[in-house]
Amino acid sequence: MKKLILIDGNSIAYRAFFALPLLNNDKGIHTNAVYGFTMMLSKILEEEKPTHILVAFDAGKTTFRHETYSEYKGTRQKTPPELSEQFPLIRELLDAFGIERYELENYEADDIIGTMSKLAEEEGFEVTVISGDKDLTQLASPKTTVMITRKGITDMEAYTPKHLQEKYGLAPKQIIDMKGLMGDTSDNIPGVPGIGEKTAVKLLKQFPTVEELLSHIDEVSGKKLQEKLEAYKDQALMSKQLATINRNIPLTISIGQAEYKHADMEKLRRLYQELGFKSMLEKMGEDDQPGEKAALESISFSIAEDITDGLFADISSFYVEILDENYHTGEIIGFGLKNKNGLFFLRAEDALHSTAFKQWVEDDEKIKHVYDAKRSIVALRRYGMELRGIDFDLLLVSYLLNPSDTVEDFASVAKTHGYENVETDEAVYGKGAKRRLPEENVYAEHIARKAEAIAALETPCTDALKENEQLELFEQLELPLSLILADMEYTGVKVDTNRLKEMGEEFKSKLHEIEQRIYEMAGTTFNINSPKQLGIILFEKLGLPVIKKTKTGYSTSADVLEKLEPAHDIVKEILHYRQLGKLQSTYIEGLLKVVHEDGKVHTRFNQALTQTGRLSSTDPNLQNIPIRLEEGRKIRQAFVPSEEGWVIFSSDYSQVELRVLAHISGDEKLIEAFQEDMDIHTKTAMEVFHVKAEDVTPNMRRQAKAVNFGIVYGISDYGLSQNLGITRKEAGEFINRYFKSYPRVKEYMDEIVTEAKQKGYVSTLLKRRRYIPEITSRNFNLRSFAERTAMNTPIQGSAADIIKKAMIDMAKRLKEENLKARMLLQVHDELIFEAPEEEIEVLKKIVPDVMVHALELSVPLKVDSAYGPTWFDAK
DNA sequence: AAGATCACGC
DNA sequence: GACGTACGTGATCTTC
Repeated sequence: MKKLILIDGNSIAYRAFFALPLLNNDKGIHTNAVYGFTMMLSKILEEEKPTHILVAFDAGKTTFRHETYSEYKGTRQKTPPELSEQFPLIRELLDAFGIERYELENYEADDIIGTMSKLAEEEGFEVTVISGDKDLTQLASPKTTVMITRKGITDMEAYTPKHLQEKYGLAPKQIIDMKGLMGDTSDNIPGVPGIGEKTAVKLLKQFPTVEELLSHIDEVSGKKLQEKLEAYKDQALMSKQLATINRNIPLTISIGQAEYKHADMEKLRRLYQELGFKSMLEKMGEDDQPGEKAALESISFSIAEDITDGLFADISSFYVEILDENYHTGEIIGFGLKNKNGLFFLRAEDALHSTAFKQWVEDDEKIKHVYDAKRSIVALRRYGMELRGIDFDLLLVSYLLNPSDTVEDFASVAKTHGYENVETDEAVYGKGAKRRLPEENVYAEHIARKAEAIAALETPCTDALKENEQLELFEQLELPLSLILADMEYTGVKVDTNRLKEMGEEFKSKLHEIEQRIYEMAGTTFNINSPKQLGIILFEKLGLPVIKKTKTGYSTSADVLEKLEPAHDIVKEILHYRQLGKLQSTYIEGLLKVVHEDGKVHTRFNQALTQTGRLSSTDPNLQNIPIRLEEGRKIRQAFVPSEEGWVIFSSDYSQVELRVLAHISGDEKLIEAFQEDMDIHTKTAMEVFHVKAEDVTPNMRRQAKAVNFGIVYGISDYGLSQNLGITRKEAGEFINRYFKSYPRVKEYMDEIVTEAKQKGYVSTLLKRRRYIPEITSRNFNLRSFAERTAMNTPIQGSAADIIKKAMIDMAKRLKEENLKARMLLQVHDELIFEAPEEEIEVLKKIVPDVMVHALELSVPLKVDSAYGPTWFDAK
């Protein structure tokens, strides 16, 4: 399919200029219009993948339209010099991109685009027109889509004939009739005075064109309107003529000349450098051809027909492919293997039945370099093999080098390290409903490429770790943790499904009762789960005051409903309905759905996702099981030991983040508070409100707690104000008083922001990094967010380091002490075990002991433990 | 299929 | 010249 993109150069340059702040490069040249143009181009090339592209510009000051009407565009302000000076740069940019540009004396860009699109349509092209000027929509047709910028530069609305019909009830051609009637102040087209968009559209629905309308003025309703039309007949016709794009101008360029030749990368790089477009330079590192993917270099690999000892070696890169996201159930597709003997693909059915393979897999002397150790270990264990000897994990290493690099798939991870010779999983297997296994030779090659990539990246990534002083973090923390997490996941947590079902029945009948009461109070039935429908009932039918709006309508969130509680009895019922509905759908039904045949849930801890170093948990998420409200907390009764006579044992850190803060800030008062094991919220209340311990009211403590909470999670004054239901100003004052109370904390906050600006990243106690590029942003909100991130990440991340270290020590200790107890879960500051009852006394000693001594800080760590027959009882 | 809204945990 | 406010997972509804 041939595809032509036609861009209205002047219009886009104007849009970009006014949409963006007046950016400067280091030489003081204004670059905002060029930057906007660049963003628009790279987005459009990527999304539309055109075969042909042309940017049209207006030429000179006067056009044929001025012959008709000398005041055409007469009210236009002169182009600001800050913009004019950027046009040569835009031309340079287009040349570097390999994009044809064109202008023609006496005509406007519109006419070039109109004529070009007509010719292209005749030659069977699909055409996309891009402009900031709605006039261009008159060119829309089944073959031509007109994209008009909505706000900014890259947000565009696509106008098709159908879309125009829906929006105005007009055909594309009638846009010019509309203009003829209503005029256009920006182009100084007069139209008919007193007729605006609404009247114009109404009239054109009755008579399709201006001409038709003018010959039937007597049939128009309204005497005044008739008079106006009569009086400005000629002006209407002339206006229409002015608004009409000339689609037959004498072009001196052919469509063939507009073929997209792809960018001259060197030229583009130099230009970006000159203009100071850092983000664009970064992006260029990622893909060589904007909008076009280069084909992969060919590789040579073989499918191992016989799995013999001869395939294996002492050091290999090894990739285990499982198509399903969930490796607890997904089938292994095959293996990629790269070593001194060559590059191989091993079929799953061959390898998994081979003793040579099993021996190699289980031999911890045979070094393996892998991607996602935990996934590989768990999957192989299900086939009766213990994967040993891993000393490099590309996924984990990439995550440590930069946690924002591992959000996507293998290919993107490889790419961030400069290795591009591997397809994305999506390209090979498809996504969503279309995800399936292609022919063997296709996936065999893909899997082999992954093994090759691991081999290619092992040395440079390890070097980078050393460079960052993170090798120890990887070797002593994340990699060993990965093996422990594999055990925890594989072990799973026993679920009492009968208890869950019982609770489900209870919730079901309660929900039904509440539902009936709500319908009765509302006077109608509706979907209570639909915020839209609920909004209509509450705010329109019952006339409750609107407190907050969302993008799409009324907000019905809990904090809004809580404010409405006194206004109507229905609100209380709705809140309760929401609460129970959540428990029912997420925790009862959701949990039952993911219970395996062994009666257990096997979560997956994502170890390479969060930007702070915390773990996350999916399928099911066992890190957000209810606890706050009694009704929900009962869900925990369904989590039980997997063996008769065992119990659930749980230990959690007390205020670990604030202790970390005391340690890294060195604030005397905070350190003292923890050394004396004071209630930290009460202490904060005493400091902030300048009162004695006995004079701290529950409300003061609550507010102090919210401030502590805010410090730990890096929320803004806005966030705190929402939390406490106070104004932003008041929240800001609280924060200031907090900083006055703990002056070293304030100093730490200032220093860490400065450090982040200097280095571009912040670090945790164990040298985990988080890069924060937005810290230098000129955008206030982005920068503020970045600053809070800089302040918060070392706190939360160090706390994550501590519990991870504790888990490693704990696993070792359990082994040393020959205990049967098993670690099951980690919930950020809490470790959960199952153990024989007779081990409880030992655990009560050693678990807190290990956790408290995971890392030595200048304040003591504190751990609380509990146990019982279910997770609920371990409180 | 993707986005928005809401709610749960830390 | 608007931005959008701790993070993460998941359910449901709605729109494309």
